[in-house]
Amino acid sequence: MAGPMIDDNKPQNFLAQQIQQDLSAGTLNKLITRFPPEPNGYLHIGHAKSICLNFGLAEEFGGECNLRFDDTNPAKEDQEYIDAIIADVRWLGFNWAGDVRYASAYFDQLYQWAIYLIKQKCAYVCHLSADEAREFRGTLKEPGKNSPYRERSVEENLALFEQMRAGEFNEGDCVLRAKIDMAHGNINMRDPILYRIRKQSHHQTGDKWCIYPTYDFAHGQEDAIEGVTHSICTLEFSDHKPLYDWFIEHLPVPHKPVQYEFGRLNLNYTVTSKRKLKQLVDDKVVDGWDDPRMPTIAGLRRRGVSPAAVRKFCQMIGVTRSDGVVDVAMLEHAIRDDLDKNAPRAMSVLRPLKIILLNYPEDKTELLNAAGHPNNEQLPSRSLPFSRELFIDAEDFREEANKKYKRLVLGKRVRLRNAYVIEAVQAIKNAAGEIVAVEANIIEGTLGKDPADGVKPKGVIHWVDGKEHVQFAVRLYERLFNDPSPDSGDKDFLLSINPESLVELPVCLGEPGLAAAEIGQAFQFEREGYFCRDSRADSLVFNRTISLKDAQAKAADE
RNA sequence: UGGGGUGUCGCCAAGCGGUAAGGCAGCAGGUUUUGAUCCUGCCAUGCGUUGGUUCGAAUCCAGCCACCCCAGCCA
Repeated sequence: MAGPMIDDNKPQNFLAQQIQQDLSAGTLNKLITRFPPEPNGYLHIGHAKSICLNFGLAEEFGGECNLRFDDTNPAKEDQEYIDAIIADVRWLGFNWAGDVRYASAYFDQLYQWAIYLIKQKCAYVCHLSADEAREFRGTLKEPGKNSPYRERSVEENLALFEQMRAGEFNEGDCVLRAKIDMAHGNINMRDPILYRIRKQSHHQTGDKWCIYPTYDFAHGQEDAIEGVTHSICTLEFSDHKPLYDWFIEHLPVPHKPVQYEFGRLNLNYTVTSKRKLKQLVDDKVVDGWDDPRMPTIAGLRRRGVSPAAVRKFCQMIGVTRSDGVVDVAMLEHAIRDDLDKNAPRAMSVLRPLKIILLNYPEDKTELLNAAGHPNNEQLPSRSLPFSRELFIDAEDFREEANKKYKRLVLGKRVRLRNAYVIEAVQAIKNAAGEIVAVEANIIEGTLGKDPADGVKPKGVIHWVDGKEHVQFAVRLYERLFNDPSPDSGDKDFLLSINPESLVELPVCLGEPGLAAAEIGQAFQFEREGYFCRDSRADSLVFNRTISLKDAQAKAADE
């Protein structure tokens, strides 16, 4: 499938405008962007915004987008995350230019550039401890002080840096710093650290290095090496831009990229901080990184959300420099909109209640035809067995009810979807007084027609044949948090977990065709919601992706 | 007088000096063998605030207010 097409000829956002302008001005020949995750966790919906932005811009303007792992800190990274991230980006429907890139592939060049800065008297080896360095850095309002190691000779710095590289120091003994301005208003410019010692093997470079460049010393140079023209990141990196530019100016780089920032995605009722997502997994609040309640790409996928829905959502929310909180209802809308158009319909009874059709022959089974989709004839129609005993949902029957209740009531009529109109006669109860079955009669001649006597049924309910059906478990998922901003402040976000975010219904009955559902395949269980076959369970299990929009319906019917 | 950024409907967001797009949510109707979908209508004399410039300001200027980010050898 092709990637998302942007059909509007007008630029979508301020970055598209900037690029348009650069193209028209002739200062830009070919747009190159990049998506640069650190492989230290799973991608989530916030990353999807960045992915759609970077790859989308490249598509829109005939450019290219690289996938680059910003793997400068081996202590936090793992191959597991690299594999997952690659799969997620691919799943979202994007193709990167050439091979996957790694910052670690540029370690030699970065090292040479560090030496270059030392020779330019622009960098020095500093032996201040981390605590001392913090003190010397000053505060937000007070300037810092120069390090006592700041004025070392080029030769001494060169020798010391070589010793760092050769592993002759311990972690924390010293770092390489840029010599900029300890009184700068921007703290990032107060002699930032370029290299630190990490005696760790790296998932890509093994034990070749024991010094690793910091984000600041690496990122802009990575962009320069790859010919990235527009380096797009989130707002919190705005303060790093002067430093980004400082390196580009002071180093003999082959190309000068420009950094632009946009506001990261915040979603209400959702947490996206890596630390908190990890805690949910580690504390087993959820069933792994791909739990359908997680806002991770893997979670959305397992939940049954399509890549197109995620892209649609990202297009809906726009890209600006303001930081707001997007209503999760927008994501839900994008998900429903996509599923409504594409998911084949099926009937499934979640809480089975037996119906006995008194006036229907014991040994008869007829096959009724049902459309695959109400307004998409491309989807194949279904054949539904119908016989004397059926199941409906327990919530679709009441002995008595008010006028708003549009389902089966004693003495009243209801339409069985794709089948006959029936009229309830009597409720059969057990010793405890619980309804165990309902006796009813079908109204003859109501297949595809209204009752001849003019008494129309008030509503339509779904059903499943008593003999020919498949049985499976269903997991009903809802929002993981009850609090609209579980991520804010210093409250314990675990306290706002929705205890009903997962409800398992072990015995559900579905129409026969559901037995052939493929892993991950989506359906609309009519009147219930969108479901997809779970990708992990061995047995037949359906996850609810999202309920149907339910105006003033079921809850308000008392 | 640390530095940087943002303020347009409940939420997201167009707007780029010519008189407030659109989407989500909500409300009111219509169609419907899914209380779904679909369709129609309603929903900012107002653009953080106060002044100024202008024939004309959400758009330009100045002051003020609010909120966000920055003091990792994380990214």
